[in-house]
Amino acid sequence: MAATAPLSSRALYEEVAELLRERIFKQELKTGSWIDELRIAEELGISRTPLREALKVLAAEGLVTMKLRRGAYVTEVSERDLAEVYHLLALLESDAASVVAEHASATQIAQLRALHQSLSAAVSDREAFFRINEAFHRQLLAIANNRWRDQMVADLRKVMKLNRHHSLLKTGRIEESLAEHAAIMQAIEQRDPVSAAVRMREHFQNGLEAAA
Amino acid sequence: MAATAPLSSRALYEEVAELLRERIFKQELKTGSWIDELRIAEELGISRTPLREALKVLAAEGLVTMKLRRGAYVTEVSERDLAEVYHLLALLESDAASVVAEHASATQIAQLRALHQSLSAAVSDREAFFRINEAFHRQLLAIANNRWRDQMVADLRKVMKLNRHHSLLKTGRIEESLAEHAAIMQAIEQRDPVSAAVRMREHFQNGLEAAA
DNA sequence: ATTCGTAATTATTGATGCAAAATTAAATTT
DNA sequence: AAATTTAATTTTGCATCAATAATTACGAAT
Repeated sequence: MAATAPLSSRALYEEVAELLRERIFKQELKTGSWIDELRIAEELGISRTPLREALKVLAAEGLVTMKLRRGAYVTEVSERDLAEVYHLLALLESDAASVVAEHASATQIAQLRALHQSLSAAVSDREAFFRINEAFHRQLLAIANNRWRDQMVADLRKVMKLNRHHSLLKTGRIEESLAEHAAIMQAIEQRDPVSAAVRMREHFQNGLEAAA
Repeated sequence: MAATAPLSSRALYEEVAELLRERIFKQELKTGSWIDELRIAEELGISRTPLREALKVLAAEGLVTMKLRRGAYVTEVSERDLAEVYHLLALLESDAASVVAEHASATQIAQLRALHQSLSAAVSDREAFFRINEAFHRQLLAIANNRWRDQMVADLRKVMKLNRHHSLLKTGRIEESLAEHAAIMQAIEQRDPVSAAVRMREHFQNGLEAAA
């Protein structure tokens, strides 16, 4: 036996949607290119029906664009699109930071502090730093506890990943990034929603890498 | 001839999705209820294939929830969900107001002012006031010019409409609402992004009707 | 030689059919 | 009589099939 076969855990169209996302993010399906239903269905050993359903889901997420009677194309994201999406991500996460500063329990803040300390300890390991950084942002959103925002952030992140420069962290910004995180943590621990939002926004503004 | 028949302008699954949205908003498909594929397909005189594709799109929008091997259900939105969605709408529109105050051209601001004056003239006509109010918010978003935000706002508004109390305007708040709009307009004309965002946020906070 | 028109090929879109799974109802046993 | 198990019905989910529309290539005419 090769890989795990969770054939019945999710519907096939969801499995296919997830697989297509991966392929799009890995640029195996190139930006702007046409998606050959027949070819992919054959390759996956499935029929075109669940594939078509998956494509509609991806279209609703903005990853692919359906053209009438022309099929599905991997959405092209311009630099302008990236800037727009990044702006919204900054807005949503800033608001999340604000909400957390105002409403989080002491336990939840302790969780965030623990993550922040792990982050501090990982300055020398770029890989680990990136991973813990992501966990911190995830945890912040989880505490802010707004499932609609979570969905939107998830979708926007997917769009960001369409671009080959999808790292939200510029190289050589580890130290600066950590300092910004410290400022955010401080604002949260001081229960200062406005400051938390401002610090998070600054963090995003600094984190945006140079244009392509 | 009766109505226009744009049968080939959009794909069938999109037509069906739009029709299902209408039925959900009109409570013809009740919140939490199961959606009978066979019945609806027969009723519309179509096959299940485009209907199922439409249901997946609606699921991605959050209007319906797909349960594995159990079919589609109209999403139940709790009071908490409504509050969360409303919070995000306020956030996104506040940011849009801020962007408009900072970047709009004189011509665009003149357009907004014209709409605002129409609004002032419609205080006695509740129906017209509601319509122009919507146009104002639409125009503001259009000027802010961020297609991803537009998409998100559109989706969130759909979710708001799932609730029977979906009017964003409390009865008897016409005058207050107008005054708030005036404050927003003033901030925009003064090119004050921070004030524009704050005024818009206040406008939303006041506009939220009493809980069910 | 270039352009316009027509025909053929190719791929999407919508319909139908079949199998697996879940729920409901009925029957048997304790 | 109640509970558990089994059978039957209902419905999802996937595959195959047919038809429509679009693109491309080829041919003829100007």
